[in-house]
Amino acid sequence: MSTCENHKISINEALKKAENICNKKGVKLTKLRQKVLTLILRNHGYVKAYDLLNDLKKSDASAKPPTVYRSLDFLMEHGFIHKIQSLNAFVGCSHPDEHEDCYFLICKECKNIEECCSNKVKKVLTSTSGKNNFSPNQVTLEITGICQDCS
Amino acid sequence: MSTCENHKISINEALKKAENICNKKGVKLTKLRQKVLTLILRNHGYVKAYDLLNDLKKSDASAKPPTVYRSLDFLMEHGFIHKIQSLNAFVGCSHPDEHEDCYFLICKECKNIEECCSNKVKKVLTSTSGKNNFSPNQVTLEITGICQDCS
DNA sequence: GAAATGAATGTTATAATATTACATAATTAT
DNA sequence: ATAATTATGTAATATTATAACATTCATTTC
Repeated sequence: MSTCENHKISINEALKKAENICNKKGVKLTKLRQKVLTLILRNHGYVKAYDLLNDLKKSDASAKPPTVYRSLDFLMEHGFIHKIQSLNAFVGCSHPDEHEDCYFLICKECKNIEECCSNKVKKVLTSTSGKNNFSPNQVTLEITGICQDCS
Repeated sequence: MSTCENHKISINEALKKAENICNKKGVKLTKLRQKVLTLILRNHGYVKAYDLLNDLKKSDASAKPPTVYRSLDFLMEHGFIHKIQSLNAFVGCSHPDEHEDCYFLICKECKNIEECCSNKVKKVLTSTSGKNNFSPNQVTLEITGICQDCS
């Protein structure tokens, strides 16, 4: 795991990156969306939607579920965060817009989630699903286990 | 997709198989669990827990969420069904107890789900997560797209 | 710069998914 | 038979997510 100091830097970097990508795409990273993204990035592990909602309420008492879910949808749509389906939770993306079909190593000990991508994995998935004459569209690959630090 | 006739046969086969596995393990495939398993297998695609609950209620008005979820837990624990995390839904297993770490091809057109397993996929996943010094424990791999019949 | 448009957010309500906790019944072991 | 265990019944509630409609805000057009 990265230290908090490193982590802080990467939050700023991630925000800038997101800002740039939004500008290019002609969409807006509003204050609210920035805030939600920051709250997610600030966490080392994953974040649940309603925890996020509670965080938001601290600064804006009127926050409600759609407040959160709309921002989450936006952030996912543009690749700034990912949903972890097996946890109903969300993680910041470590490299938005650089690739698709990444996968996640989820440590059940420390709850940390590492986002990975590997050409090999992608190739194998494409070729095996191709053998089934299946046109893949979206891949959910989540591996739960014990990370290096916890073993 | 298999025809309904074929499908019926495989329901019986699947039930027998489950029965045998339970006997070997010394656990019980009770009437309720059989019924839930049958309801899942009867479906060509995936099944949602509350649809299942509604089906159960037709023959047993007192069925409640725990009725369903407990059976689902049992059936999952012993590999007779799988949960599709990206859909919050359940599918019957086409070959219980023969392997782990299978994956799913989910057609968003016809809603059919094909369960697959491939040594290649498994190897790649093990080796890539191994490179990260990660000890994998459970793999969720769900590929959404368009199946042969629908393309 | 006022009006029109579209995008984003506010607000209320509710749907969909899942679990906890405790009671009762059924089965198995002693 | 009794105790222990496993399975099911039941009520309540927690968790996750969306729909529908109102309002505000930003941008464009005139």
